[in-house]
Amino acid sequence: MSGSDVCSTNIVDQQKVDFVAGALPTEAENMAMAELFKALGDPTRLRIVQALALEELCVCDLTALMDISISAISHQLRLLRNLKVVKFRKSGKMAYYSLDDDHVLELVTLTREHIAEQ
Amino acid sequence: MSGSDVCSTNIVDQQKVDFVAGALPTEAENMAMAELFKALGDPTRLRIVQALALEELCVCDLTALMDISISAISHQLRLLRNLKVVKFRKSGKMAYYSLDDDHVLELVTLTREHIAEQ
DNA sequence: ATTATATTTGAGCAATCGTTCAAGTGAGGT
DNA sequence: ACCTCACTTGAACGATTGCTCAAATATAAT
Repeated sequence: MSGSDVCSTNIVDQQKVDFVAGALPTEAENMAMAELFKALGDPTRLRIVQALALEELCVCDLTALMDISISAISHQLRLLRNLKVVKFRKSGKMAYYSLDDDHVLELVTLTREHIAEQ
Repeated sequence: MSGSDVCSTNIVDQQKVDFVAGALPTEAENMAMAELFKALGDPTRLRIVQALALEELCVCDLTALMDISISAISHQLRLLRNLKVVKFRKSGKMAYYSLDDDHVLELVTLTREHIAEQ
């Protein structure tokens, strides 16, 4: 009917398609992977992650490193907490955040190297 | 005036903040890194990348592996092309896509392992 | 108790995203 | 020349995102 139908006529190489379909992660795995990448795919969150990889910091100090409100930082910290990228401890009125996941640091380091050499 | 002012009173640990500020990537680097993570942070694109890491595929075969229209795949391929994650060659009417960047495969593999062991 | 400080939360809003639809391009086949 | 096929493109759409603002919570100090 229109140009946007599913390509119904032919799969060009069924063998390749079957092989790839079998090797790809499950839908659930794929979603979980994408969710982690998406978390790192925002400049603010990426900066937070890299800062916390270097030092444990309270929300206030973290805010001093960025150009947005405390509230915005706090919202992003919650998201990163939910994904277990970041953890925190409470001490009096303050909350001290740090990285909870070394694999994430590996990802970030690898990407930084990759970007640098491009 | 309200609770959402910049935390003006005090940076809790100026030394830490200075150290981290110096070690963090530049704004441009950070943006470039986030852009790559964001590209991988969508389930459709992540699946495309993983498929093309396994086999060179035409758009039609790629579409057979997903649940969306040819048009949607094509839009996402353009984005991945612009980021040099993916490359393509033309052969007659067909376009054969493949991965253009082994670092990206490293990232994806690492993340898949990480998700699997959680 | 009252006040101040550090952080969290919810609502609201503009901007961005991912998709579909419809039209366009360009190479082959008849 | 015409049509078909594989793909690309632009417009439009609802959905999601990331921020600010204002209010809430919770701990500590007076």
